[in-house]
Amino acid sequence: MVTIYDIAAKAGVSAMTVSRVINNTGKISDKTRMKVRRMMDELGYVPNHMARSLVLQQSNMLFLLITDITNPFYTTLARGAEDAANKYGYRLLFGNSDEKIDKELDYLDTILTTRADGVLIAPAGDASLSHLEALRKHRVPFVLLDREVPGMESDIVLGDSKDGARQLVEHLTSRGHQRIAMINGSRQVSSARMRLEGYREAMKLNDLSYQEHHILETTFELQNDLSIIEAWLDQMDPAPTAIVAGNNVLAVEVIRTLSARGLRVPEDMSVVCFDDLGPYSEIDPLLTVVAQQAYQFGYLGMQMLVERIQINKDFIVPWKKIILPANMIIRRSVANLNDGTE
Amino acid sequence: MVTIYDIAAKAGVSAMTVSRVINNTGKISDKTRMKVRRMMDELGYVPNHMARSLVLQQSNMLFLLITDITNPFYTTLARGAEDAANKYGYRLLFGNSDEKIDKELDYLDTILTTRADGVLIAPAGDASLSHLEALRKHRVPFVLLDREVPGMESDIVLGDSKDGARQLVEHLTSRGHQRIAMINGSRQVSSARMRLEGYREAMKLNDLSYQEHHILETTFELQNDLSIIEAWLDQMDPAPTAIVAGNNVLAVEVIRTLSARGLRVPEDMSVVCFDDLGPYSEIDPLLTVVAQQAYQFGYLGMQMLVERIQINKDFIVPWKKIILPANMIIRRSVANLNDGTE
DNA sequence: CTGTTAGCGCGTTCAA
DNA sequence: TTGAACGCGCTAACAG
Repeated sequence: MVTIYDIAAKAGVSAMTVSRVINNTGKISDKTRMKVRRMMDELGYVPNHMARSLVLQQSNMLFLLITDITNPFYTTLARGAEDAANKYGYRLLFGNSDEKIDKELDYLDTILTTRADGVLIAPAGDASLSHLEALRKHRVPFVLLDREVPGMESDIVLGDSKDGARQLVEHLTSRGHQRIAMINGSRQVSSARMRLEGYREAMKLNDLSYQEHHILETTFELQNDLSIIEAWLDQMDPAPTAIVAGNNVLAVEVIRTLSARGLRVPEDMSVVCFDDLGPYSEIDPLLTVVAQQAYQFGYLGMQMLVERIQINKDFIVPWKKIILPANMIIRRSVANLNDGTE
Repeated sequence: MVTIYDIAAKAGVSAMTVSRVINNTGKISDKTRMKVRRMMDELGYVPNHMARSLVLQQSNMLFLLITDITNPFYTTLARGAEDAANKYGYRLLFGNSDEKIDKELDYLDTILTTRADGVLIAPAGDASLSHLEALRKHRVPFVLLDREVPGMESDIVLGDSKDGARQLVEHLTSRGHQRIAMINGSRQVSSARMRLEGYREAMKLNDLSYQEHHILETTFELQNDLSIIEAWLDQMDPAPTAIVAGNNVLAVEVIRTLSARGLRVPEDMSVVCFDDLGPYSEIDPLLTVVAQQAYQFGYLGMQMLVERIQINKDFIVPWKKIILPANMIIRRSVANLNDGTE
């Protein structure tokens, strides 16, 4: 491995001079600067980030931890975070917790041991609290994305889940639906809780009865086993005319289950959900959704993170909370029951 | 920051003993081990990965560099790579080059300076050669994914692009199509070249004329500006009856352009492409595609990488090349011109 | 079973 | 404008 000492030797200067050339610090004569630069090129020198971070006590690297790298919501969010990070001159690394608290812990370990300067994190669930406490304890600035964690205050970017649920339910009722079921993520995840609450309130507001057996609590991640959904559908009698899905993955699973039974959307069942399906939803668009501003989640979150990092540590600044509105995109997955169209 | 010296002091042992406890090396009495462990917990010790890597000269971290984090092909690939990396006890970090050689260079810098133990990389294009040469020069093992780079031999996982193109063209001809156009990625990207060649050969094999103006070379990444596609469509007279897209992103762009003109798929134009659209393609599936085994790309690539890393450096092992077959999934985006169904 | 010494590659501090 | 000494946190090698 080529070190600054190798360069120093070849250039006939001290290692310190080389260091100064690399970092553009101090005063260096143009002549020695040139000489050092040439030697660096010749030897193919690459700075050792570890040695550097070790003495500087900072890594200049930020970390983004998402829960599902195959979900377009998170990948779009990642692009936003990336753009913002680059804009501020930080490197960004990604991790994928797969909605699993254990994998999240592994990444947390990576984050802590590599001394990332800051973290943007979509927590796997309420159990992430201990992870966040570890970050706080070690003074690693972080910004929460998409999900709150009870017991932990911090900067955060949230979607307006309640209002989103309201929009979905009202769209359904406006088209004549009354028996509206909901499939949702785990109640260990704040966004799932808020969406359920929004659904509940909207049902009440529309004088529709909230029925326990119309609710299925499962998880936001893709499952291979659809039997839980099947059992849930079976026990609803009479069957609902519409289903609200807590996110895009669940909507896809529901539709797959339905179509395995020969049921079609929207003819036999209407389905709506949170989050769009990515760029690919634009062709032959089926699903009516409440789309969140995924890119903004990442971009604004990263901005908050960088601000937080650059604040003087001793200076107390209150936590910021950004709530991004969700926008309904009406497509063809909802039947109009009002005019006999089915 | 808590160091092993702090723990050593509190526990009344030497730093070396603490180090041994942390790494489970050497023989330690249960009593001191317990004592050290307790102190570590009490003080909230977190190992400093940088200091560790600095002396060990290895980071135990692997890197996956993809070109489009919003493309389901790459995110599924990422899941495969991640699973394999974890299986072998490595941490995996992700980067997204966005098909841009400059961003790739930035990540390469990160990889080099952080001393990643190995890299899985989907190169942005032929210009990535210098980046790969840098990796080779610094003895960072790498495995290429999805794309070859002329002038650089290495382990690699490829899709059978030529055969994929053949399958698509033959599917179209079997349904009576003769004027088949192709929109493709940059010829700076090997997979685009291979797909074009496969298309060309398949056209010839089916006695169809290869027409220069039926080919549009653009890029695999999502563009906001669709005017290039519009201009291309305009200058084809007579219009083709089918379009082969070099990847999923291009297919989506073509379909968006078509539908902006009121043209429908497959009634007015048939469209097929490489790569599936992710889990979300399973609902209301439109596009007929040649699906690549994305997960396997990542999983097998990672296996090769780990093997390469663990090989004794002095021992010469020939490069391995895995070619994964592509499988056609027939859906509804191709009109059957044979029986007047149009 | 445990401790001492030395050094990984770099930047800060002070001196020249 | 340049250099020498020191230390960041950790572990390999050796000594006991």
